[in-house]
Amino acid sequence: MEVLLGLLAIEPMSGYDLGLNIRASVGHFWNESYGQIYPNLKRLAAGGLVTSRTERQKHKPDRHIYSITRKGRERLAKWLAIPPQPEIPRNELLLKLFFGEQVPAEILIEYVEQMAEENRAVLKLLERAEREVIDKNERYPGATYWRMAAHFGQMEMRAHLLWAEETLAELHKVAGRVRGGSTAHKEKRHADK
Amino acid sequence: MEVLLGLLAIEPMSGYDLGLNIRASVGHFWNESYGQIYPNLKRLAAGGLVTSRTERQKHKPDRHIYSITRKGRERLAKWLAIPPQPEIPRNELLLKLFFGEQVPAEILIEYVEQMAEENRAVLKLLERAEREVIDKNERYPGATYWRMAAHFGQMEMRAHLLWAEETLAELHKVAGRVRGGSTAHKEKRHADK
DNA sequence: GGGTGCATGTAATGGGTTACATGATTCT
DNA sequence: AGAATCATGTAACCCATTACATGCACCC
Repeated sequence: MEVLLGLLAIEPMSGYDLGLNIRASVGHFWNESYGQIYPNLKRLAAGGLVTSRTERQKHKPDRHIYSITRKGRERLAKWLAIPPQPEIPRNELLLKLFFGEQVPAEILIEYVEQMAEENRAVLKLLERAEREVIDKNERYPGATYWRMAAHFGQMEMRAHLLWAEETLAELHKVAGRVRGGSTAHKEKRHADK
Repeated sequence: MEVLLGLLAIEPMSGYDLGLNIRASVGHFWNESYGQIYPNLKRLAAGGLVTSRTERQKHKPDRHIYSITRKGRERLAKWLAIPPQPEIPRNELLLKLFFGEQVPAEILIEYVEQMAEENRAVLKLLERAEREVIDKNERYPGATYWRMAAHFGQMEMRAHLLWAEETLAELHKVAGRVRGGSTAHKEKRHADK
């Protein structure tokens, strides 16, 4: 809801563009689907927080360009002044790892490697995003804040990658132990292979 | 849903206990409210994945102790074998920071400091949790995995704290610039102290 | 001819939190 | 006296994703 106001405060655009922009700019820490964007824009318009004008296009559907109003900016400022409440994240990988003893270590290794790969990709994106902001947009005052947000993601990704390395080493030890016989407290007599 | 199975696979307990255990063990990366736990336990029981026995208590409401069944363990294993899909986190702090130019830097500083404080507290909890697992529970095979999950949180918290330091320094610069007049991108004539 | 991109929207469905209701006990 | 803890559960509500529907244009 407020993402829409925030982005429209930077420049007017259509619902479709908002979707693209969300994915490209704040996508690493905030998502909003079209099933939410369009109804919310209607609600915002009904409340007088945004206005819309229709732009006709040849051979393409009309675009509805939304602009933020003074009232909308006030609402945005009010929302920004509310201290953010800490999120309660949900990390399925960690949950599965937590129950890891129920499952062969090999598949956990796969999960962690998969995660590391994704993290490396995101890290690259964030680094590229930062460079682009610096190159093209340093004059825009918001750029400072965009960099801060991007940096957050970068540091998190690097921390995850470190963790992944450490964890993979441990998981390989566990996997080796099972394969090599001599199990924990009791015998379990390997049946693998 | 599956957290319940996972925890019941470790030991039988009541819905109430499940709530406490979730908060204490996986709470840093997974939450489940009672409004969800109780109905889900019913569903699990209806599906034959858990069984319940009632334990009467004097002067206290009855406790319904749930145990996982063989079928439940199979379901759990099946779920664990599904690769976790990367979560799309929502970070309100970052979103507000992203729109930071709309708002005096002082309040952003407050937000980041607040976050850092919470992170330090969580970090301490996680470190204590790890020590306790090592001390008391090292013989339990699940302990290895619990440590891995706790470590993840620790490394993330440390990364956040580093970021907070860096970001606070930058925010103080911005705040100083505004207070000291001379707005734009050019000279910045320190006003701090 | 079939997929992808532009561009809008609605409806079904699911997931989850919050608030409510009950009732005894123990702590402050 | 009042709050908190134990212990269960239901109902209202909110939020969000997914799937569906439309329709033209462009590319392979």
